Amino acid sequence: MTDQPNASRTRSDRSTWVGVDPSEDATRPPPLTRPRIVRAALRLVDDRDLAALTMRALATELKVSPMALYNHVHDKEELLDLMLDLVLGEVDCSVTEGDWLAQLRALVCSFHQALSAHQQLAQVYSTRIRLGPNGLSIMERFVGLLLQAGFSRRDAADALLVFFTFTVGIHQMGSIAPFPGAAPQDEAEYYLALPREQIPAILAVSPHLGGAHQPGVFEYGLDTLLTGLHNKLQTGEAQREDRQDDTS
Amino acid sequence: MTDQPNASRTRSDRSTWVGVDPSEDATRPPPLTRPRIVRAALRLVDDRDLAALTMRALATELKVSPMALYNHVHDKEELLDLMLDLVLGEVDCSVTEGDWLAQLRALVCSFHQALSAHQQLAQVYSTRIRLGPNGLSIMERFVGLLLQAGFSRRDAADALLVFFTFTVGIHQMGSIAPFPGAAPQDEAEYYLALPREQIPAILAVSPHLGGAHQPGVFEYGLDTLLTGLHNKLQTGEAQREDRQDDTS
DNA sequence: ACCTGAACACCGTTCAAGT
DNA sequence: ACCTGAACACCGTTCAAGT
Repeated sequence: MTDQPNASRTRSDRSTWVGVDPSEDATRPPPLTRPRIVRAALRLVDDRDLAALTMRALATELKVSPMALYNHVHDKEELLDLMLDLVLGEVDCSVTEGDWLAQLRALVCSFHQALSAHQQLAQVYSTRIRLGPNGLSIMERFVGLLLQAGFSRRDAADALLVFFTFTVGIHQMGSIAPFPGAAPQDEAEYYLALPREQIPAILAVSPHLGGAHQPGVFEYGLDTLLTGLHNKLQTGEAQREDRQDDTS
Repeated sequence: MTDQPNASRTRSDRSTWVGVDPSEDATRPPPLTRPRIVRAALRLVDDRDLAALTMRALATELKVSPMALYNHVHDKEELLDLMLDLVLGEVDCSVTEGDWLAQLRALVCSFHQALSAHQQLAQVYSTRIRLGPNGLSIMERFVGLLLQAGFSRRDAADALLVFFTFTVGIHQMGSIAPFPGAAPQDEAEYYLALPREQIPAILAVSPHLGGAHQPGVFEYGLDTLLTGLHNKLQTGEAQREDRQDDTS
């Protein structure tokens, strides 16, 4: 279910040709193309780790010399950009049911789900952002909804960054438990430098601190943000227009 | 102003001793200690880059062999943990003026400012989180405020993750402009794969898209989240208690 | 106990050479 | 045009040796 729409195309291509040209059984290497490289990289990250994505490892996965990749991809950076945009292609930007709040929620949820299907990839955003065509489409949809709802251009821009930042952040924090309860014992002296009496609130809450991937966390934050936006619009606070940053 | 409280201690120590022991002029190496390593590492990241923080580079900065560091620090990971906790020591957890909303805002703002003083470091959170004593104190304060305000334990835990995720995310996105307007020209074909007619909203908003570090962005998001929390509490939606995740 | 030099197993990427 | 092998300039970290 997490596969790309055409992830199985090369596979079916091969099966179509099976038996037609018996001179090369299953050892014929499929041609090395940009999409094939990107899909293999994505599979590698999903199956293993973001750290496991190495130009060398990717090359051996594709049964090719490491340098062959550089004929189709300029950089490892560009490869990561392509991977991200491929994933963002799964986001549905065309929900038009309900009011602007419902549509906004649907859009952000779809973005969230696309990232959920490829957990590790969200970490790429932490270093830099490069928006490809699919990323731009999502952004256009988001901003368009806010402008149409009546937010000022300034507020729409800020809200975009806030929602984007939050959603991506949820995935980056995901593999992490902020509470050291499950921490390895030998580091206990470090994490439990504070005596238990000093962290009563944390201890009271600890059974609910399962990390940002826990089922309801994203929805809770999204709901809080949407409620806040709705409130701002109704109280007329959504009209800031120019940024006052030339006073510094 | 971004210095640690005792960042200049070693310096003043040396100036105190100048002339007292003339046998070793300015070439006497100060003893290699854990705090000295952590401060040097932080300085290196602030002055240059997170990528510039290399055990080897740090060692030469301290005029020492790379392996000498491993006598005081187990790992590069542990070094990063120590750096983060040092920075979090600057967060003020003792503001008690105003209602819970004002106190919560003050706490998160202080956290935000501590991270702002060391921009690059926030990226460390993207891979994993290890909370040291200072991190735990902030967390305790945050959760305590919410519980006292009347939120359920479940909601307090989720809100913690949401605010944490958002604030850290703002810094990770910081150096990045999601709008490709300032992108290098030779990659234009990639970023402008969509014709201008298809992204009217983005273009309308583009002068306000300066990246997440822009002055008002964090405040806008924080305000939106706080408004949302306030609303939830008033409408009695802050009472979810158990997590329904065993139905999956 | 603390520091060092040499070495290991990795990286991304360049370059000259092959076809 | 596309692929390859060898090589370069790096990493974090281990290990045996020094003091």
